Amino acid sequence: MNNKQDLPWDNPRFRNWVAVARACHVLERTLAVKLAPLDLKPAQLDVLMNLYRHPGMSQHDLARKLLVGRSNITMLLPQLETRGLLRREGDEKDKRILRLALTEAGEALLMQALKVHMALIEKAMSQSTPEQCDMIGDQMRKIYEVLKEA
Amino acid sequence: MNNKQDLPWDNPRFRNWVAVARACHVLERTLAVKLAPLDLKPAQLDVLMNLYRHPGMSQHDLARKLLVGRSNITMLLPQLETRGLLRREGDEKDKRILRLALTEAGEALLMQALKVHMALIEKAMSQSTPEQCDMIGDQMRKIYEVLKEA
DNA sequence: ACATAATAGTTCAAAGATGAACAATAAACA
DNA sequence: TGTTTATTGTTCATCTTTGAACTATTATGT
Repeated sequence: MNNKQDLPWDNPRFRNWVAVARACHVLERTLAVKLAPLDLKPAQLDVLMNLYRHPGMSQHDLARKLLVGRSNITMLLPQLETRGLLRREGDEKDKRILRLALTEAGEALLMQALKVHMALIEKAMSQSTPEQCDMIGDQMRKIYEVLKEA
Repeated sequence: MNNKQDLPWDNPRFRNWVAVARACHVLERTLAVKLAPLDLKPAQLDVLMNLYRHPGMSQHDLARKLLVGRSNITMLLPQLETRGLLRREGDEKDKRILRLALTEAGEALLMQALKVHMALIEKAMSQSTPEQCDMIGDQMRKIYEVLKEA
């Protein structure tokens, strides 16, 4: 059947992907700790980042961007809306859709959180040359494209 | 304050790390779908993989390997033990410790799950040359080392 | 126009993960 | 030895995430 030689751990692709997953996991955990003083969690930061870059997007679009279910967004937004970090207003043409946008407070908090996030990523990726870093990004974008429609 | 030019999205390290995180996320979700027929979840597969490679490890060691809390392990193991996939037996020298090991059934299911996992990773990383793949793994291991003690 | 699909968002119950507090055991040290 | 400190695993309350119904609204097709 399976002898030692075709076990996944002897496969470079497998071993290397495991390293990717571990790095992701530890960075996410570390980010959660560093964001705690801002009373913000990684998932909430993702929301703020996406709304900053795509103001006016719908909850459905946001869910797709974040790779989570729509119900997750429904549970996530009220926390941020109550804190005055974002606005939800109904689309006038399509009454099903809620358009999302950051408030000024939301944008201000985002900027603080981005400093934290940025510092962490700098620390993590400071060991890579710019060429290596770009290559990693390119490969990861390809992986995303390949798996997105699987 | 923050003009557009020093926003994170203009920083290659930031953009590229976001790609890493997205690739990880989508691969994890895809794996969950593909493992469903085996009635196994990614977290459970991680347990089986670690017990296969390190039989006799304690719950504490397993938690550290998986980057999760000990209580998480406590909640996770009974599901697998009830299904006869692993054994827990107390260490004779140190009565606090429970030593973990796969059963034959656990090993058999692991092999099936590894085929699924392996196929997915192959698909994802088939676009990278072996050199690129190894370089990615090397960088990610460095990131893990840097953040582990942060 | 009318019936049928599809879509956006919500609700709810169930499953997962987390961290603090706890019991049992072992280690350190006076 | 006896007391204090650490460690292992569990319990429990809480928070998050998920997916399946459900409502309201829009699109499609006859």
